[in-house]
Amino acid sequence: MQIVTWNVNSVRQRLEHLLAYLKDVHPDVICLQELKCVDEAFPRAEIEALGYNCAVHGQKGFNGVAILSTRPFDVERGLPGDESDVHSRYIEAVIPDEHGATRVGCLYLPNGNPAGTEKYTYKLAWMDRLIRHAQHLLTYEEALVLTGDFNVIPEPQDAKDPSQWMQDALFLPQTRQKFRQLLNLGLTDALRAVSDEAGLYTFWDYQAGAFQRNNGIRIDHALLSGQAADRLASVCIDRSLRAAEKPSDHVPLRITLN
DNA sequence: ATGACTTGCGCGGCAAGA
Repeated sequence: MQIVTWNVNSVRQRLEHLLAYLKDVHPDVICLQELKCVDEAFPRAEIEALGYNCAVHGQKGFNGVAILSTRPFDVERGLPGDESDVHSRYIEAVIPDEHGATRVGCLYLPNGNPAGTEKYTYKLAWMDRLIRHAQHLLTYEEALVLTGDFNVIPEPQDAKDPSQWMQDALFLPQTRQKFRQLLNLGLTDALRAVSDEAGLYTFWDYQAGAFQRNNGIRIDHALLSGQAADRLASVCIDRSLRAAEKPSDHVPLRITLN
């Protein structure tokens, strides 16, 4: 079973790339972030024509997440814990498979910049809610994959130039501490389960030739419960997509579970 | 030292991203 996460930075701008990816790779499940459109504007027909079921949690202008799956599934929209939060940043699916089911949480964690503002407060509060929700989901003792754009650089080796990120909401000690809290619930960072290499990134800024200089960061992640980690066969960053015409600034992260 | 892209909204430059 292949499960992908990809921040597409506007699903309508990236539709041709997305359709080509679905045709080429044909993942069982793909989690999308930064749709930047409302549900009604999501290109559902084109995606369904390739054999995918779509669950969309959109928002006008920014944010927006979706889960696409070849198999039909049950879905929940929104991250529990704050009724007043109107950002569309979380959607969750239970996908039946040969092991019973795999639960997939697709998330777009707030950026949080600039630090020292209400934006950073919101990020930390959102991370606390994610920790609480993960804690709850882990009590089910089933295969769980929490995947998406975490906007967290976990360790110095996850950035080409860590010194450039010291004051950034993606790399501040409090941000990394909360990410470790999440891992310490018993989740496995899929990429780090298969490789300790430096230089493995999922995002490169559009500016100043960042991709050409491999000036990237690893901020898109897949975190696995024990039941999912036991089935982990491989992890791949599809970095060639960053070299396409009009690319997203993120590339897909793809895991395979037996 | 600074600015450097891209997108949505909507038609003029911002906000937001990371």
